[in-house]
Amino acid sequence: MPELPEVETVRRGLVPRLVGRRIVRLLQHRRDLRVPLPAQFAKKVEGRTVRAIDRRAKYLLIRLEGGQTLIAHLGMSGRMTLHDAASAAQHPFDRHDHVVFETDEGWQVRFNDARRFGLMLLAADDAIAKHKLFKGLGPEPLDEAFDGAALAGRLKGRRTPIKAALLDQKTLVGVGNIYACEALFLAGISPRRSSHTVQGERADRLVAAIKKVLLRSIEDGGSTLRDHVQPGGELGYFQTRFNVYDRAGIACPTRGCGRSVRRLVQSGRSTFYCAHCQR
DNA sequence: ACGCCCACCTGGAGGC
DNA sequence: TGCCTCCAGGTGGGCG
Repeated sequence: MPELPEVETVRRGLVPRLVGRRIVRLLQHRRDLRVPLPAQFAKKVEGRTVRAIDRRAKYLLIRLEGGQTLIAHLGMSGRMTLHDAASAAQHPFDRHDHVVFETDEGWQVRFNDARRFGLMLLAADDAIAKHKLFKGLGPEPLDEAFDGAALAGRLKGRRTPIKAALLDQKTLVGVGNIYACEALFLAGISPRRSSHTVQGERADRLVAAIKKVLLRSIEDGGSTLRDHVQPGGELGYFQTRFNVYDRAGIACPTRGCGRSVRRLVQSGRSTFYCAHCQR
């Protein structure tokens, strides 16, 4: 589920229910996530008020009063669901609702993660920048400063296929398997192209495509937040129309192309692309 | 240093 | 129905 747009949508969905609210109770149904929950986790969080919720890469940063930040990552299968008191009463806990926050307004935020590749931990605010998880992360793709030249500089000298470089969070953050495929399609660049050849105008096109697919998906996520409170209160889940992702064998959407989308495996992940439109 | 492979874990889909 | 295999939107450790 979660690449940058989904994490950003979760963030925006949590803000109105958490920021300025006090967490009165924290339940831990399972502690063995990818990284085990911190010792004394509940004790350290209960009674704290949430100051703000930020995002860095695919991490949520829940800023607590008192100088601590709760770092959350959704992994592959992590979700957040929101329930008011009535909804919570109607929806018994799922077996993968590992962590539950309850606020002073009576709302619940449930962190559900079937595969347990996600994590939650605490760090002092001033330790975040130096934190192991954040060391070496590349630039945020939606920052103004991230342009074709910035990407080209990070690809210089690299022999790995461009698709693999986009998935590498040291190149840039937030792009995962879906948006890597979609951005390369929009830019007309083959996923197999050697990274160091993505320079100049080609890098400009790729950055424009990355920003476009991410922004469009954030917009789609925003409309799910406004339009329907989904049964079960799930945040950040929305189906965008993909051009190529998971569409192997289906016609390439480019007008007049007529070829079908192909699937190949690169560093263990599925890539979807049009061999005719992407060079 | 770099690039690739695998493991981590559970569940859903499809084949037989 | 059941059992098997494959696949899944992320990350980091270990290898050559």
